[in-house]
Amino acid sequence: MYTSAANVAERRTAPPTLAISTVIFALRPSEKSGRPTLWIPLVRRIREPFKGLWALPGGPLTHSESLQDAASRNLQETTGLAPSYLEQLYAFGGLHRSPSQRVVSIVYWALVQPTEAALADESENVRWFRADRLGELAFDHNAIVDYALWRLRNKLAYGSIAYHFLGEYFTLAQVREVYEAVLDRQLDPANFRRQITSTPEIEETGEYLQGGKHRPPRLYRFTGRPGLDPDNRSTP
Amino acid sequence: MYTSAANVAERRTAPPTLAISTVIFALRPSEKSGRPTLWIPLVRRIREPFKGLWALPGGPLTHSESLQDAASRNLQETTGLAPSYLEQLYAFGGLHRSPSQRVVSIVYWALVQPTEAALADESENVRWFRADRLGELAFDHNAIVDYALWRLRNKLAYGSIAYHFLGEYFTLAQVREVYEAVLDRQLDPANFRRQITSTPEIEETGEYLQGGKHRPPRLYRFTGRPGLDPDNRSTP
DNA sequence: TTAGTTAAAGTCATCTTGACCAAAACTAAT
DNA sequence: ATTAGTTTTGGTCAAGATGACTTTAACTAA
Repeated sequence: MYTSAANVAERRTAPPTLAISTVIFALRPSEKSGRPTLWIPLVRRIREPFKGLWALPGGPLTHSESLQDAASRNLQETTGLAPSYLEQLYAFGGLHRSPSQRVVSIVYWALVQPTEAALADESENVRWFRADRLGELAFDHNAIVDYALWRLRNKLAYGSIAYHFLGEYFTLAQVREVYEAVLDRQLDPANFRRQITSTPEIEETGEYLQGGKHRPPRLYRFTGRPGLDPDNRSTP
Repeated sequence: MYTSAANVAERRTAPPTLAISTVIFALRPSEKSGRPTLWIPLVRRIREPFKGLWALPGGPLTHSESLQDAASRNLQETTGLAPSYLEQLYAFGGLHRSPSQRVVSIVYWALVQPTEAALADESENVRWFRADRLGELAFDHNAIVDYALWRLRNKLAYGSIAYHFLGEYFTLAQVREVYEAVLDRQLDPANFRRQITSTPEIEETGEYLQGGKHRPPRLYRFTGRPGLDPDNRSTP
């Protein structure tokens, strides 16, 4: 990695740069099986360092926006979408994350519902990747994604977050598919149903999903906002 | 709150300031009951804003230290102690946390073992307070402490963190006292023992604590480092 | 009408949890 | 020395949660 003498001097004197990045998760059907899998949008670096490599969407923090707003803006700019869930992940501040200057990144992670908009916004420098097939990313972004994945799986297993991948109405099989995609293992349909229906945040509607090939499943609704952040002020 | 025109202009142009603060927890015997209670060291503001009020120890981030090192330094400078546990809490970046300038605080929380050193370092501008009797703090520090307390209780209930309040050898009653102090409720000694002894990280020694007034309790040892942070790289 | 598939409900053994009981081991008071 | 008091330690029991599994209901496609 090339580093000029000017850069070294700059590094000593300038204050650490503050940046916001966002790990964005969406489920979309795999090409092969049709089952949902985890995808992440990345942007291509168009300048040094790491020019040409893929990186997490991000940018500087402007003065008029909160940390969360900045993350939301990242999301909007790269995917055209609004987050259905957004939470702070971690502040990464290692000394050598960026070769030329000291930069502290406050990283958020988000869930979005995949729509046409997301696909439409793909371009030469913005592309969606399967979360388990990212390749080598710029900076320490591989480690960041790993940590975000760990948090996502944790929150899914313990919290009630799966519904933010889905629309307002959903079947229990769809919820199970979310769990299976994120946790990457099969779950017993009967036991899963028992667990989900026993949580008070899940409300059964009188509606059924018609048009399927088999017995029409009942539609459910999620009631209850999440977010235990100091920002998102609400429940544990 | 007084704000000069110069400050407003400054606020628009200058980059957000980055600061590190630390919420430090220790247990020490209550004056009355003698049972352990949660205490937090605070420093008095010696300049505006919030001059005279108590605040979390903190300061700017220097170029040669990682975020965690900066938090460690806070801890050392205010208490003279080294942390037995240290973890990132949250990055607070609300627009109006500080009246004069935009400041983003990356806050850590720590556990220390109370020794003579900690008391010795008390002074006019550094004092320990009971966590449940803090009064009004500077900035948004009351909210930060509340969140830190929430995390501490969570980690205690689910993770294996209690031992960092204690020395290398301890009795199960001592561990229970830690839980009772932090969670602020009584626990059944027999059931508590069953839970703790069933975790593989707890090792029973052949030693017993002598000199007590009653049946001498067996001494135990904690084996296994914690920390699931990207920083502390280790186990969940 | 039947075969195939998913939805939904239920059974059963195992494990965990909270409430409670009792013996063991020590000190302090009588 | 004996007894009372306290804590440690081991145990039981019922209620609830969990995982493996079976059965019936409801629909489509052949």
